[in-house]
Amino acid sequence: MSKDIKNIFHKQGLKFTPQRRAVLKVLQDTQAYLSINRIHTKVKELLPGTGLATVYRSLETLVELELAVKVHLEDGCHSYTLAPEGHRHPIVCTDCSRVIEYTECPIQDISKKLSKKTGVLIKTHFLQLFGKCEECRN
Amino acid sequence: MSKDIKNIFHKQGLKFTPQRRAVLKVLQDTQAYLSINRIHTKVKELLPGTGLATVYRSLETLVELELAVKVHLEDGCHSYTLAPEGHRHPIVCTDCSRVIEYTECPIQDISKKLSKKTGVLIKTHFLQLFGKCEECRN
DNA sequence: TTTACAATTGAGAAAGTTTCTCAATTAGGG
DNA sequence: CCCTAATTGAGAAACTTTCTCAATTGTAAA
Repeated sequence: MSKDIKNIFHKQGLKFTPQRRAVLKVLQDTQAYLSINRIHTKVKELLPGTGLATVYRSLETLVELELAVKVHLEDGCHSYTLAPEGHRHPIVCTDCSRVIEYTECPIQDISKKLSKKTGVLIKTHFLQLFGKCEECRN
Repeated sequence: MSKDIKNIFHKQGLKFTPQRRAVLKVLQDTQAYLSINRIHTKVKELLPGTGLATVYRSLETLVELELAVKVHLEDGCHSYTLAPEGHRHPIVCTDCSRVIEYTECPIQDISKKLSKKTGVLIKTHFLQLFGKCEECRN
């Protein structure tokens, strides 16, 4: 399974470096949106000396490979999390910032209708749901 | 109608200053997402000398008053547009960046079901649709 | 209309985020 | 085990956003 991921890199002529591994591992170990700085801190625990620029570059690469997704939170800087399988949307807990679950996409059904109705050929969309998970409500 | 808006400010103990008027007018005159810098440029045409910090502060105020909405586009900096009436979501043209239309919210219907199913009490969501408008397709 | 005061502004400094540059290093195909 | 192109670290640079403070200005009340 790590081998599959390795191949995804190699097929694109990209190297599967320790730094990229570390960034990916951080995302895998935390099912939550993480800011660049938090990712950088955690990566340095696994691989001391890793530079911030490398974290930026690794995340960019992971998004290109569709292994991670970039999201926008209200608090300014961008955050990242593991890419879900298939077309789904994250439900994020506003307290602990974890991605509780990815839900089926309700937009695909209606986008064709909307295209007809509005004259806009709808191609993509961005959807995030926010709430409070069971743990955080107690 | 400008009087209504004036009252919205006054009810909150806020002043309806020329700078805030200018920012609002720029949003009204352009049915599109505008970056802070483009807003600043256009505001200075109406009111030379207006500072960038004031544009930031005015937009923050307009969002608080629900007269404008802040959105996140891929290209980094935040953008703003006029707030739609009621709970609706923007359909944005990826070519001309105009907000073509606001569509009915398809999430409200399903959020209760999702809350039950996932155990997360869903409170808010963020949805933007992207496509290519008729004009830009020709 | 005038006055008084709290809210707001402009300017620039400061803080924070992201990208760029380049010499040194390294992964991985051959 | 080499060779080479891809990648990295470090710091500079660019860019976005917030903060500070003295000066100004709306507006409620006189």
